Amino acid sequence: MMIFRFLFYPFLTNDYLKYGTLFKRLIMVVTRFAPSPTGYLHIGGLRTALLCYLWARKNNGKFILRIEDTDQSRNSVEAAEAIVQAFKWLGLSHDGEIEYQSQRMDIYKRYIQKLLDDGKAYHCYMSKEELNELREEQMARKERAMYDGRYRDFTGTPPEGVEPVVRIKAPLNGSITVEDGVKGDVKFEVKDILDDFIIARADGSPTYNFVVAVDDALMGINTVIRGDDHLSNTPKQMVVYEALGFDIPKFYHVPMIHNKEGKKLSKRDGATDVMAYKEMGYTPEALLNFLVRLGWSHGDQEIFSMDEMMEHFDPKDINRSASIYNVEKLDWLSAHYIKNMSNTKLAELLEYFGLVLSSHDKREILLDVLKERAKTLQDLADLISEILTAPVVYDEKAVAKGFKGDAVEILHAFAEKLKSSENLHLPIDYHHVMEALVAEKEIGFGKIGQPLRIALMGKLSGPGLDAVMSIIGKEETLSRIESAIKANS
RNA sequence: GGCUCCAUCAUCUAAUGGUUAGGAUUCAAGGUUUUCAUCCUUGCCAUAGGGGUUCGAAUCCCCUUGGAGUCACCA
Repeated sequence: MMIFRFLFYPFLTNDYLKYGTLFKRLIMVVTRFAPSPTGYLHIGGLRTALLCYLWARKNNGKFILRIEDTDQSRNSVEAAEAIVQAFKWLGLSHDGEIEYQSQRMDIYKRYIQKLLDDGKAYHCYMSKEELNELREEQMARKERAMYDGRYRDFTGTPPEGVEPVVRIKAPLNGSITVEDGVKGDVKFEVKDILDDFIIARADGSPTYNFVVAVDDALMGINTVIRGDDHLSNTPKQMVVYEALGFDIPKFYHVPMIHNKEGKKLSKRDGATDVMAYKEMGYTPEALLNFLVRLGWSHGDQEIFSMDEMMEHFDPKDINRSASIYNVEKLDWLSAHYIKNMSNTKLAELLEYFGLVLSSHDKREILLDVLKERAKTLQDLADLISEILTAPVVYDEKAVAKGFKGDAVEILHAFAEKLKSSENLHLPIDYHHVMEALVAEKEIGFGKIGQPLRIALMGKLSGPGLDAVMSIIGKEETLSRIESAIKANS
């Protein structure tokens, strides 16, 4: 028997793994992203959306987009549009039609009625004033503010002139355990967190914890990946699942993203709108790569393509602790992706920043030289215009440092040499001219480099001068030298 | 305040109970570059504190401290 096990053990585990993945495929993974309509896609929302997307796609499942607009339905369509736009920019997609909770009121009403009929929910005629009064009394006694269940078994005549709310009959004792894929089992005592919470307001509209549970169940969502600020809502939603006889999905509550102060990211922290990152010149690759590494990792790997994210991501590997949102790494990633992007792609993307390079004959040189230096597409665009337009101001300190001694004379000599040179195209051609001058005059490279740099760029930093001259051409080079001499001597 | 979660460099994170606590970003120094940036090399920097369990703890348990989230007829 021992020998049998020993021999077959590898095969057994192999089978187990095989059936494991097969089993996974049989139950299709359905995830969802369910934002409330704020008008734009929030950076924190994007992270959970990305994780839901990755997991659904990896498993050939579905990723559903649902707009949670039960209360503020005014601009939910615009909000959804903004989210879809952002998804489009990022290359994410959702399956099926966008679901609007505001259009599903009939469904919710039906399920509320069902609970009423089953005796699992009841009308409560307590007015808001009475409720507030009760709360204040409880607070004064340092008790937890909760509904006291006074209408739970009410059979008398309801008071006049009060539109009732509907409350669900929550368990009165015991505990509820959320089996969370990230946090582990989280146990809540009923007495600490539950009361008969409202599932329909006086005007008949359903409340959040009710509709979320109903929708998730009805839409077949079996994997809920969401922010851990929802963890304490989960027991309430489980009460609804229970009452309606629905299967409870697998929960993954991912930690919040914090700001530098260690608090939940808010509008005050600057760019929370995902599209603001597009405006700033970040690429989708960089942003997604940055976000996926917040709270998740795969060994020492830092750079992930979309395919690699999909290949390696598993929500069970998400960290338990919150992470701080730090743009330095995003900048590094962004620079990395720009450096490694093809010039064709870059030129395409730069059009969004008002730069049309298709007609420029030195486009390749220009982009090769500058993409090493840019953190964002906006940077790149700025760097390009900096070269393409002649300097209007000359940095004072630079002039003081570089435009002294016989600088003007050397510049003149260089200009003359340029004029008499033919067939100047590539950086190397201009380099030869500089070399010739340096040799002839028996000076260091810096002697011509510094004043020339000021003439061309207006300052002492920037890309190689031979490349700059090659890009702007002989005539423009001469013109800039002349202007610089005129302005600074 | 109640409940819940969390705790490794400044930041993002690795580490079957056995590593010299690893990588990346930032920062610093050096090299390359006539300059700046890139790039390369090197360096600085962490297991919150205290108890246990164990031959051995960043890892398991307890306490303390600190932080966060949440407590609506908002979502």
